[in-house]
Amino acid sequence: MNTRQRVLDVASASFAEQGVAATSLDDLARQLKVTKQTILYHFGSKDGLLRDVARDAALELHRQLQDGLNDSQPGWDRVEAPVRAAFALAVRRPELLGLLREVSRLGPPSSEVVLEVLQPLIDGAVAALQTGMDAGTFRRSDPRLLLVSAYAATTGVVTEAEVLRAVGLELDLRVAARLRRTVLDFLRAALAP
Amino acid sequence: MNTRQRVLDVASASFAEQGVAATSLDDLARQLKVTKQTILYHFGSKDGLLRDVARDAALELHRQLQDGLNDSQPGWDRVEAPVRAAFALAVRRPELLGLLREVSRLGPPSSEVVLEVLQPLIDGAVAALQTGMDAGTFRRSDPRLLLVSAYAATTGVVTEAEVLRAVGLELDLRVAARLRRTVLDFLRAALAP
DNA sequence: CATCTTCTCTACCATTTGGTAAGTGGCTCT
DNA sequence: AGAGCCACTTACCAAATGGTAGAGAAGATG
Repeated sequence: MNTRQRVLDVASASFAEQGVAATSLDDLARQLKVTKQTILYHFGSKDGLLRDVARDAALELHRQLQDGLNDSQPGWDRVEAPVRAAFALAVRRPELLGLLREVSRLGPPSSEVVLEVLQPLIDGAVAALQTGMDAGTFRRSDPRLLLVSAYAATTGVVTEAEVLRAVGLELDLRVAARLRRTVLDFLRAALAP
Repeated sequence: MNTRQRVLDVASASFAEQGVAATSLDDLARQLKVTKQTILYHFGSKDGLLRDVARDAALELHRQLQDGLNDSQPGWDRVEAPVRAAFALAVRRPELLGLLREVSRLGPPSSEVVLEVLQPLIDGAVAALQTGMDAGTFRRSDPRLLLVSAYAATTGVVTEAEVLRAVGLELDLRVAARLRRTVLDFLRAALAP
């Protein structure tokens, strides 16, 4: 496979699990069985690598959400679809949402590229919620707060493995499905007119 | 003030904001205007410092939650009180929940000491939810999933400053109060019989 | 007064870190 | 066949990292 893509994959996993600062280029190089300079050749610097990893992750989330939305009916399904998409992504690439959280914590400049990719989707979601509320399809509230809460609940439950362990659960397919239902119940209850 | 306590305070803030790996003992020493060896004298090693910081944070959260519970009435108030307590703590010490999240991501051994402190509270919460469901006070569902979702939503909204920014908000007292209401609305809707 | 403990310091050190410099082998294009 | 680019290498390096060794000052205790 493409060396560049292999680096992105391994770095993405390691950045998400160990954190960016705790991941050294030497570590990555060792895992990939290339030299550190190969990584630097492709990405220029560690920050450059992080930027590309972040963009990749944002693009994948964007694609997943967009696909979900494209297959959805207007109304409640437009809320359910992105949540289902996010959970599906969390199952397929467990590290991805954790990575986006890490990037968001680090703030600019790496978080900028994520926002660039996702901002239109965010704005669209806020607008859609507002429209639904104006039309009486959804109960009236602040769509921005609702969106943030939904995001926090969704990424939280699939990211916090240690917290799940504390209540005696482990994140497998079944638990993920039940968590998704819980989150969707939250949302349905909060949006029901 | 006590040097030991000053180290704990600064380390707690830095571990939460920069992450543990991105915080060097030299950084902390510089901020505190002591030498790195003074820190090592009090905590033995960086891991030792992290353990004590984690325990401190867990104890403070425990105290806050317990105080909230002590002042609460049976029934719905037992759900609302800890959420209010968590939000109050997030306002008073903004870094604390972020720190616990960081510790939870790092996993054992530092996460062990947090669990040791909070596990009884977690078990108590699950039991209380179960009792309420059995008594018909709450709608029936899996109390563990509910607890995890509530935790994820609560810590998420107060931790993800960057996400708030993406929808054009900033975490101040007013926004925190409205987020708290949103989260409580989620919970009320999910628990109403 | 002498001694012990507590706390902080100066002086080092081995390792790891991100990054630079300078090739090397292979492929394509002319 | 030779020129040039691409992907990757070996050889370094300065700075930062967590940690050790040991000493000095201050107060408590006999």
